[in-house]
Amino acid sequence: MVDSTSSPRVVTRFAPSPTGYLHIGGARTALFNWLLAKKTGGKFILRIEDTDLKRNTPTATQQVIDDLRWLGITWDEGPEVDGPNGPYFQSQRRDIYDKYIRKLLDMGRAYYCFETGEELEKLRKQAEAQKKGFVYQRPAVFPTKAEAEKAKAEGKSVTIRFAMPEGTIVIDDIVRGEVSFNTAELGDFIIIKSDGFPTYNFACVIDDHLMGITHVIRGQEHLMNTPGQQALWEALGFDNPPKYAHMSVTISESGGKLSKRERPQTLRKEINTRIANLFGGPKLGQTGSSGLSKETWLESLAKYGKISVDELNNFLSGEISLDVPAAEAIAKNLGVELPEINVVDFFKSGYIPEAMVNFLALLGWSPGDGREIVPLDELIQSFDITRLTKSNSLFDRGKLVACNTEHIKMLFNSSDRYKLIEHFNKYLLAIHSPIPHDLNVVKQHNLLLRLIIICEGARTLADIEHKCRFLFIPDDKIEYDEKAVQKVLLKDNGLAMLKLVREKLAAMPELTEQGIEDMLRALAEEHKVGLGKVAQPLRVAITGSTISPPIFDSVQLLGKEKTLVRIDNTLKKFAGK
RNA sequence: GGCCCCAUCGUCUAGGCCGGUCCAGGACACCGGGUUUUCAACCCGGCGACAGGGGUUCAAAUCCCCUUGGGGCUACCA
Repeated sequence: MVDSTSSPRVVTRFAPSPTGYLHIGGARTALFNWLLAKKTGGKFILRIEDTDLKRNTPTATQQVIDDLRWLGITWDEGPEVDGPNGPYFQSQRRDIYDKYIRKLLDMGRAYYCFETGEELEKLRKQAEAQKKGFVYQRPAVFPTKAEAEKAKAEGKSVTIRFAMPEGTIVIDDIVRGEVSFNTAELGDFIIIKSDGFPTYNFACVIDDHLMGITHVIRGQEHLMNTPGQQALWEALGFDNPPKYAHMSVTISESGGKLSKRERPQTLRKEINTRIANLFGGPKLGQTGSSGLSKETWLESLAKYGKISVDELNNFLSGEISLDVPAAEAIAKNLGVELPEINVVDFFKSGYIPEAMVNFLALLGWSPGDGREIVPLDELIQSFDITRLTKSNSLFDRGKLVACNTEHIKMLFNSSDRYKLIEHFNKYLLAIHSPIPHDLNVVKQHNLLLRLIIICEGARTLADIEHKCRFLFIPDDKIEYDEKAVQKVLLKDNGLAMLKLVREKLAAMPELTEQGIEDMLRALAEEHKVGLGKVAQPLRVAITGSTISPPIFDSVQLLGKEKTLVRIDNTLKKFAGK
């Protein structure tokens, strides 16, 4: 437990590298750091670690910012929020790093290296062949500055390494206790790359020191970086090392660490399976059962993804990965569900941020008193860094769904009900739903509220959308579910009953839920059947499926005219079948 | 391969640091039943775990060691 009265103010940070959308694991890391700051009345800084030019993408920072804000994780300092510790982009802090590099060089705690990446790779391979761990051999004499400048002028690769001290380094970790490392097995690591940018392990130490970070909560994948960083901390004479807490990692349902690669991997697997099923093998030019040749099929897929057939083939053989929009476009056209990995994926699947945050917090942490559905303010209240779990946890989507169901219910019943409407509206906008969405229009605001009400018990916003979209598509665009037609319309005189319902409905001057209910119940009574026998054919007629909000609301919302048109269409379409 | 971490129901976890109150509690999932105009929601009931082996001790899920299993790292990525 962090004592906020006697210790200096807590400062935590989240330091993503801008390589794309915010990953769900990153969101969890951000959340825990944020919770600690909030709980202790401390400060939370957002810092962008953009020191890898090759991996940065121009839109990533904005994406990460949007995702954090959607989750409700706000920062006291960082991009768009100025403060005393800026700049918050590492690429803008290079003069700062230079200063410390010179210091290390002067002290003889860092030295120039001239090996190229390929040469190092070769050494690594050799070590592997001998079944040994690769450790960089420190030269007996460090190259001079003049030599480095000469090498650079000649276009050679010049990097700078930190000279690790000899001996054992002990990390006192909040979640793992004392962990010790033998520095001889770690070796000297690169702190300045040949492009002049600092590496993560270096920039991170300087910035954490300068920004006064007191606690670093991060994934276990960083545990092996810690001795190096701690050694750097000491070498530079910084006297304010942060406390580290290395959390358990989130494991995906398919095994390893939850990774962005899972989405394209799922797509690859799915396409390859389909190729095997459709064309019987990976041979080209065969003709599948659909009469389509494999080549044309692949061509059409490539077109969906706006990529070349060659690219697609290379992707399928595992040689290259696919960028997100391409993978998503192809998956969509194929009807393949890609696993949600990024925060935005969950948004688009209809999860609400309140549920995401709750679920994430319970992955590797628990309040300890058995509470499972915990609103954000209570999460902050109960947060205790010492209760972080040691063992890895599996990302269970089923539990997320349950959590989402509860939070939708809870938000709906709270005084913040408008938030739920806002979430729903934002969701509709994002997925281009035919359901009208513009909260500035009072009528639409009320409509969305009504839809939420009649879908009580919905698990996700997507559930509500699926159930209600039939109301807003053209009457002639209803897609009939084959099973529903068979079971409800063509059996047990479903169509005959539908005809009777049509007559009664047509005779009603005005459609109210109560009126519709009375009418349907009377009809069921009259024919000595359950309400289902009357309601289901009607449901299939107006929605095309057996799933919809309560039938009385559904009809009332659709309106008399459209209901009658859809019944007539249905009657006509399936007459005599 | 090397280094490091972890190990309670299918899953997330409580308990473990301070050994007896734990023949291990909750939640999700699953199964059975109920409610019901569909789906969902809801109600009731059930199944279900201390990885294995050695110690220490009057006593071990709890402490120690080994084995096994899982995970992480092993980059001029973060």
